[in-house]
Amino acid sequence: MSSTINTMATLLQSAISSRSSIIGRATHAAIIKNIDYPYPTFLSNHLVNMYSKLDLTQQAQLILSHIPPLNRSVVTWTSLISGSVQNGHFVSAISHFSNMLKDNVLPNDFTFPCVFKACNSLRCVVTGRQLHGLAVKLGLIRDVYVGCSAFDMYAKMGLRDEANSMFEEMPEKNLATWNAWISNAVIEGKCGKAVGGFVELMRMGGELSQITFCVVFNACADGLDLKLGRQVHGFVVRYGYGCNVSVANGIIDFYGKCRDVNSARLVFDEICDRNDVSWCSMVAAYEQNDEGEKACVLFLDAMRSSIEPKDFIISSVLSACAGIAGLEMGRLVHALAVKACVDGNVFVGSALVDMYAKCGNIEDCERMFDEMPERNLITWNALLGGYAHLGQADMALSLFEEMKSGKLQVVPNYVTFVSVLAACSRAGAVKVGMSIFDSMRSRYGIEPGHEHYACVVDMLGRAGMVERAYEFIKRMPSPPTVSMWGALLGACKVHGHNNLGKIAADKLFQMDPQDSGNHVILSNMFAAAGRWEEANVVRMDMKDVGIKKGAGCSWISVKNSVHTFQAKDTSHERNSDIQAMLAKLKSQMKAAGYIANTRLALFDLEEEERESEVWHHSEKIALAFGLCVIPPGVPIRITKNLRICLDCHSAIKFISGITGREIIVRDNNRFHRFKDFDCSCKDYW
DNA sequence: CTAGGGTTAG
Repeated sequence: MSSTINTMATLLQSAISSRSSIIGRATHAAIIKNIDYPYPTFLSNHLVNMYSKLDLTQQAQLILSHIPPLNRSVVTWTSLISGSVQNGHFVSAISHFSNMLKDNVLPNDFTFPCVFKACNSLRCVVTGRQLHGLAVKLGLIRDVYVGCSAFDMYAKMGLRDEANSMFEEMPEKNLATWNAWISNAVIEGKCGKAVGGFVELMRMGGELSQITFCVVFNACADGLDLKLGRQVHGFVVRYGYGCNVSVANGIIDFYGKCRDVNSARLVFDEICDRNDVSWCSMVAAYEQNDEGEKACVLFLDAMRSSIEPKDFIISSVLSACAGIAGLEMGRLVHALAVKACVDGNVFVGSALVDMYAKCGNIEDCERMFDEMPERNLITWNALLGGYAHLGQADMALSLFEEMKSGKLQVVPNYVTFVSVLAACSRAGAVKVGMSIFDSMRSRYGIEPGHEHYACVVDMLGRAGMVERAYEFIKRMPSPPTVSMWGALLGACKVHGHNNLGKIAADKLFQMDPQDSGNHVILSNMFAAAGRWEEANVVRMDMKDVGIKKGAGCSWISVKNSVHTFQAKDTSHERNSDIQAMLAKLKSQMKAAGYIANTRLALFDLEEEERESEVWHHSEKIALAFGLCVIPPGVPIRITKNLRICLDCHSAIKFISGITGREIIVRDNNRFHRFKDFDCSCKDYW
């Protein structure tokens, strides 16, 4: 009999380790059949533990309630509580704890770590302190496990003083204590302190664990310390943790964040037992390094490898789709999310809102937003960013007003201000924008970062206040970035401030010598002003340094294939249809009052040639093709690798009006949505 | 028979 009982206990344990509710229930059935009721208490405890760990709480509670009150022990209750915590039911865990006290059972050194963890997950400071008091009263706080979890709780709640005194007063520290200490130093943003703790730990010469390495790679990733991380990686290999999947996942994340995506991939390829976290980390690493296509390809590999499309990997790949404006892929992932029932997850939903916004699809973006069961600041920021991105400044600003009013239960953060300033910039709302910028520090205590400064430069520049923008750059507390000088150069080009443009361009040439775009802008700027000599000098410089201007091209996706066009392209198999469409459009457009805008076209051509030059830009050819093959009522989406030109911008307004079609062009800067002789961004700019 | 510290995302 006792051997049967032991066998059952072992089976229940293996049900937990294999997370198999089938084994668990089958064993329960076997117990009912083979063992006399009432069962020995320790077997009932095993049952409670099994059901609780496998997240079958109701059964666990049922078993517990059938144990005679005198036999219900702290072990029974702790089994129930620990399962609730491990499955993320923190409120239930606390209520089980209070039921335990009502049952006249006192917690032990196993119970406290569970409930401290529940408190810190719930950010329940008051309950946490009460529990701490109880642990002191019961004399359990000196236990190394209890002390460690109490320290961790205070640290994660941000109660630094309490955490520190907990740590100092601990009579005993073990590896877990140090792991918790390092991990909390990372959370505090003190990566140097975290790494110092690790070095100290190594010097003490004790054992390290996989968790130690996980937290240390976190520290290296957070501190962007590629050199140190590489050293620790070497140490990991020597220490024999190289094939531990959790450690490897941490290493992938670390290399990804430190922008060494190739090393991340090497580690990924070496893992023999990849799990969903490995795939997700690698997808995220590609995404964070602007390799959106590789991220998508890897995601599809993951799906083929039978990785479940869970919330984490779905939201990672969605941001990759957003980054490359891959609407088709984004829709496919959306469908997978619905099928896997994760589209209601707040991370996934926010990523979907963001993806649709960045793909220029504001209706789906808003619809997704409206349908979300739960929203948080990130969700609101995604929608706000969408409005800013698509030039709907009025919507962006009114949303921001709502956020400020507190009605939405969210407080604007760093990202919120980037979007709202971008929206002001596009709307030309300099006054509003500047007062929002000032309110960041004064009212919200957020120190403006380089993105905010860049928005202000852009805002002033667009509004024609280029001198003021230049003054603003000069007075900034931190060194100007490429995007600030780029915004200033762009503004100088449009507003004809050639000398200041030259200053901005020279800065850009120093910072980013291989970029052809800035040279082209400067050269065209001089050309537009009739300063041919200087324009030529810039072109010659480009040749000297060996910079090639990348070929401009536009592409359009029809059904499952992508059609790419260059300027003057006649190579497409439907070329005759395209040319006929272009000719028809041209005459209709002229009749409607279209005049070619050649101000910023290549300078060394006669006017007639310049007209012909702009007429054969790749985006117009792609659009003509789209008009031939995309049925009426379906928006035509075109992507261009460079900035759309001034003439194409006005030409497409005419074409949208004449054909009654909605046309969306994404260039390397932003979206332009054309409808009824109009564009979502009022100016070309 | 019950426990702590860790890896992925918007």
